[in-house]
Amino acid sequence: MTRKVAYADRRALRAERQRSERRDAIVRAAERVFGKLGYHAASISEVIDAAGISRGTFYLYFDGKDALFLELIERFIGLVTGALTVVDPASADPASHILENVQRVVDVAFEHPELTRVVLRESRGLNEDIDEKLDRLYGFLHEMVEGALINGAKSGLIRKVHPPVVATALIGAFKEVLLRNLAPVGSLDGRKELAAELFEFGIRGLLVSR
Amino acid sequence: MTRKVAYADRRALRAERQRSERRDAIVRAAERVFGKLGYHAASISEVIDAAGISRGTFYLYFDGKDALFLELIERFIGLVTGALTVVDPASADPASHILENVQRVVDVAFEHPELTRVVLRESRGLNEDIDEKLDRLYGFLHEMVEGALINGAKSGLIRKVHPPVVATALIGAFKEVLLRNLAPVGSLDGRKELAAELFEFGIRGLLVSR
Amino acid sequence: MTRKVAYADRRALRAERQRSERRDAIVRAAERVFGKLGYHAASISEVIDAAGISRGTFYLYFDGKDALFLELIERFIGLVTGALTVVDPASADPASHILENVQRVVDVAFEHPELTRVVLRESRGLNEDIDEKLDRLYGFLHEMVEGALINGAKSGLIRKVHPPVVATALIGAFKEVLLRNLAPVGSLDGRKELAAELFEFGIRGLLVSR
Amino acid sequence: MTRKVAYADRRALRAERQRSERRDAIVRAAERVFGKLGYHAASISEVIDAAGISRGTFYLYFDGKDALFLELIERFIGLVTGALTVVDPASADPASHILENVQRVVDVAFEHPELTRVVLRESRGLNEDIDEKLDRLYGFLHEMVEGALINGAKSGLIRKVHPPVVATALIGAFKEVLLRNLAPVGSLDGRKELAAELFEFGIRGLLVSR
DNA sequence: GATGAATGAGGATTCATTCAT
DNA sequence: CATGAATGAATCCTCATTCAT
Repeated sequence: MTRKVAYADRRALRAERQRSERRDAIVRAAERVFGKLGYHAASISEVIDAAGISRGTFYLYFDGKDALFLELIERFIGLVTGALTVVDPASADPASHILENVQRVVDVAFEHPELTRVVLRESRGLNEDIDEKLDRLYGFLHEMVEGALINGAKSGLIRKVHPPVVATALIGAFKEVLLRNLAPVGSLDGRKELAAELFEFGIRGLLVSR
Repeated sequence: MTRKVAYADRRALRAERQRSERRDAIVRAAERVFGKLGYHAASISEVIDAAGISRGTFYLYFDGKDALFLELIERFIGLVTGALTVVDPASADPASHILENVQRVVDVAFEHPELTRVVLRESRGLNEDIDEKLDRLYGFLHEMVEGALINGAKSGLIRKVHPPVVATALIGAFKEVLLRNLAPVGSLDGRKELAAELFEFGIRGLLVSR
Repeated sequence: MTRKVAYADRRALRAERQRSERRDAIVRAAERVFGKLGYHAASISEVIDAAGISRGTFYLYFDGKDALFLELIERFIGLVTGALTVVDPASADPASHILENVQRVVDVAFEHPELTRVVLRESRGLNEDIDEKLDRLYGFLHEMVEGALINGAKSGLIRKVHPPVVATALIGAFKEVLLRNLAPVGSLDGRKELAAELFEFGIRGLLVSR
Repeated sequence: MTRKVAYADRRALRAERQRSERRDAIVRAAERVFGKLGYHAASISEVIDAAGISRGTFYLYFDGKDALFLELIERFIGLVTGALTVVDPASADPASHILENVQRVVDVAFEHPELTRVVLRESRGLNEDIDEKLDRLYGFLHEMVEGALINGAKSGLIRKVHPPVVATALIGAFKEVLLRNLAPVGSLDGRKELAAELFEFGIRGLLVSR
């Protein structure tokens, strides 16, 4: 009896692994397809062709196109939030902490260029669930950046700015730079340089400090 | 005979005027519809309903949905490029010149919020013609900003940066701030303050100048 | 101007007529297709093939399969209720009045055999709207028959029965006889005889009157 | 050796019993599911869930959805035909014999309401085999009722009618009354009264005997 | 025997575009 | 010129059935 159970368990385990592998394969295929064509131009047919599965199999793993895209969004959000650590303003060197955050986000974007592209480009207004998730992500990012701005101002490192606008500006700068440098068009492809440049831009701005 | 010709001319003239008025009405309707629903969710049906014309008439004025959208893009591009004047680095006060440019672009966005939204949001990857036009716009903007960065560096006003990346960052910052402030969500709605904040952000950056 | 309006009017009129003719053609095609295959086995493809129209045209006239079927049901209900006149119990000869009703319903069934078949067979439980319409029809029929039973009992012509059950029985008898005799399978096809037999069955029952 | 064979036999026997039990469980589940949702709305998924078996197992016991439904039909036919005994016209009291038959059929319907509903409602036109079985059932019922009508006419108890039509009418009356009274909607639920009413309706008809 | 993941034919519906009037 | 009915390619999704484990 014990033997039988163990056997069944092992089988179930393998099935579970296979299942999650397949799910992953679909998501990776979707990443490629959506990344290349965008949400609208991409059809389920293309996803299943890329994943090498049948029509029905797709619906075994996802409730539909929107659900699949939501999963992509969630993965991206997970990657980005996982890359960020909240900066302690009282720490010895908050700036280098920020640089590390920047570097890790840049790394995420370079490692998942299609995913990054599709999420940054056309993820708004497709579906309530998706919008909500993104609202939460941007809310989180805004809070983080605004917090840093406010703390920096308090400690006299940063000049007084309108935090919501400047946070928006910084986030937009980030998005655009990443988007444009995923498929290098006469621009930086060294991640380090890119991260450094972004950091410098955000922190120091453009004027020569006198 | 002369009389007749004159008469025909006047008629042709009126027809021409009518034609261009109608075309305009369609574009304005499209601006509203696309702005509210986005390119994909908006159907030709909605555009023609909003314009108060028939289905067939629409195709008398435009080659199709994409051609209509291209026209929108072109109008936006015209507005933006029309708002910008090239900054002469040798001028007495290049900075205030830049601020004026910023202000005028902000004005354009505030005067055409739907148009701005739809162009900034989901205009990429729909159609080759559209992409090309946008590429040209962004090329122009990049050149302009990069030029200013380089000139600023030459004259010692601006620190040495990687111009393409920083130009991209600035453009992205602009896009995001405008997008987010078209429908004010707890943010600035005074155009002047917004332009000033953007200008300060771009030029001075965040660090307190010492 | 008057001329133009008249012209436009005539055109609109003809368009209207064409429109309603086409709608009718679709309904008639649906009658045949649903009648032969039943609701489930029939696909929109078959209906549009039978109607000689394109896929899109169908959706120009009907919201979908259910809406088309609802129209069929409504037509049938209209025919049946149109065939029935309420019997005045105080009239000189209520029985012959009833016979006339029976005859007219039989006529309806013979003139629309496919429609009758599909409605009587498998119209329940497909859709709320449809169920509601049918509930109303059956409610009407029940009231009518029960009323006749009660009046007949009052005037001493009919023995005392449980009206709801007997009304149900009579309606069921009708349905089955019609259903079976639409495509004559060794049975009556003369409408008059059928109506007479049904009437006799319902009124006199089976026992020899003594 | 003998021992071993006996052992194997016992094992085979038990397997056989298990097999038939499982088959039965599936049929009972199907009865519930089809009864509640109808043939079309019910999916195999729902049946296997209700039966607590796996997808593949189902196809080990039945050739498919139609075959399962055929089994249901056959069970119903078995119940109905098992409830009926041929009435000997020469017997002392043929009428009470008929009443007993009616009562037993009513009992069957009340004991298997879902099965009765699904068979009476939507069993036609799904499949040739099914139609054939039902044709045979109805043929049997018709013969029986027609025989009774003819015999009754011979013995002078029943007036001369067109037997096929009246038999159809009686069967239809039965079906409708049962269908409507399985889920009592302001109607009889006492089986005895229902059977009595049906019997009276069928035998005596409606006129007051004079 | 039992399982359940995989299959793919089939169905309903949408919408940009055309063209006869 | 204007109209709007007609078109049909394209898309998403379901579910009965199969088959490797």
